[in-house]
Amino acid sequence: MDIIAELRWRGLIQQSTGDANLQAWLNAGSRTLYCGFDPTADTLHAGSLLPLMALRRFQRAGHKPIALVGGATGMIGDPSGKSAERNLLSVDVLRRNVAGMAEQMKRFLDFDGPSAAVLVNNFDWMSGLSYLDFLRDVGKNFPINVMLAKDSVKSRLERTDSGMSYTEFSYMLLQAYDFVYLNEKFACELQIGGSDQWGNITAGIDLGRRMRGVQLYGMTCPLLLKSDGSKMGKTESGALFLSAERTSPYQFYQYWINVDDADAGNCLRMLTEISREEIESLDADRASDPGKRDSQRRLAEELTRLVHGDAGLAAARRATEIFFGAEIEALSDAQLVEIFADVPSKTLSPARLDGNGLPIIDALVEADLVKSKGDARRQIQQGGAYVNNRRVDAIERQLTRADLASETVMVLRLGRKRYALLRFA
RNA sequence: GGGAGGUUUCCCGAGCGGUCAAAGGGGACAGACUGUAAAUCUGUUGGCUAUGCCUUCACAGGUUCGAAUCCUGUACCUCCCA
Repeated sequence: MDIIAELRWRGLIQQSTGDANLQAWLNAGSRTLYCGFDPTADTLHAGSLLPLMALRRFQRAGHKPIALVGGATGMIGDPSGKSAERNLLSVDVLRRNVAGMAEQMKRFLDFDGPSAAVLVNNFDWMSGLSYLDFLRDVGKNFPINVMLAKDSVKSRLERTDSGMSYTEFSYMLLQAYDFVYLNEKFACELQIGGSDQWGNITAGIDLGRRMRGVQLYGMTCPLLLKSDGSKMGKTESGALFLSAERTSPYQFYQYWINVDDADAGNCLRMLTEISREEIESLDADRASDPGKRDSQRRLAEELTRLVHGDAGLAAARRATEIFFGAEIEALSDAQLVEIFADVPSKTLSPARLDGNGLPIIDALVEADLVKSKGDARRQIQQGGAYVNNRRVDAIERQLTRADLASETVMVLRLGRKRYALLRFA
């Protein structure tokens, strides 16, 4: 399989060194490549998906991927694409982040077999390096004028409102050294990354030539942007994470189901391994009958299965059916709690359902779906409140045991998709 | 140091001494439409024990029957002259 041709039709190549050479070189045998990931959180996020999938594609094409987590570089902070100096992360936080991310990478790469992937942490070789040795062996090979010409540095120096510390300025030396180290240790010859990594990658290539006289290669992927220019993978509440604790399988699935028509094709190409034939057929379907949203459904399925497994996908689908389905009744507590795992819940005394029952207005306030009783009143009057997916038609409505969807749980909903559970136990 | 102006409800911004919980816009929320979309249209957007009551217009005082609106002081911001 010609990996470059594959990457090209998927639109995954932004820039690469020695285009013609690279293709022949990759097709000539099994090569080792690496991609670095910043340990800025204890989990990977949607933005990491694209380079991670790229590593996976290379692996499937018979090459050996190295996933590097930047335990050392994360202590410094990559200035690329940042408009201001970053806050330093503490060592403890970094250690936890590195461990969390490493665990998730196992889902994407195969660590056994002839093209077994390797997971490394640059803290392992950076931490022992002495400052003097580093300056003599590495720093000597970096002409300041070249460093100043890098976009990541230039743009920051041009800004009058924020400068750049020596620490961040030095960042590219560290990443460059990573490349050379991996070359020495694992015969790694190619580095890939997001387009903002171009400067760091070429710095590594230069260093390899100067220090060891080796020919290294680099390639960058475009950033995955939405048609309106904003970044893919951002939600109202922050980033879309790959850990089920931070972003549940249901939320993850929903994000991709809701992708704009205009962005669906790009996502399918860049993030999934769906074949060219199928993607082109989905493109055609989307153009002729956008309402079916087959592309989004396929995208969500594919990515949810990859990130959360078959069980995660099944849970996400089950929750989707209920959330966007008909009335909720005759379910068990266990079923409801599992399906609504994401939804905030509140436990109240069962006694509140006795007598006249619990006024719907109070129930909405208790569930934190509204911020005041006045707000609750307005929502009900406008037809925006639901109990067990059945619209509440009167503000005087009293909830009793008859309104329980299962033994002890009641499902409240506000608007199209804001849910909350009330448990009476 | 001298002078001018500003500080309004989530944001911007209007606001005659009474009819101001405060125009208008944005945002947000809900409804209709729809594809769990976009666009559009409609409604809502301080709280409550609710035909009324309470708390809000930088902060503290004062004038007045009555103040977001007038006066005094304090804080912060902007601008002009040194």
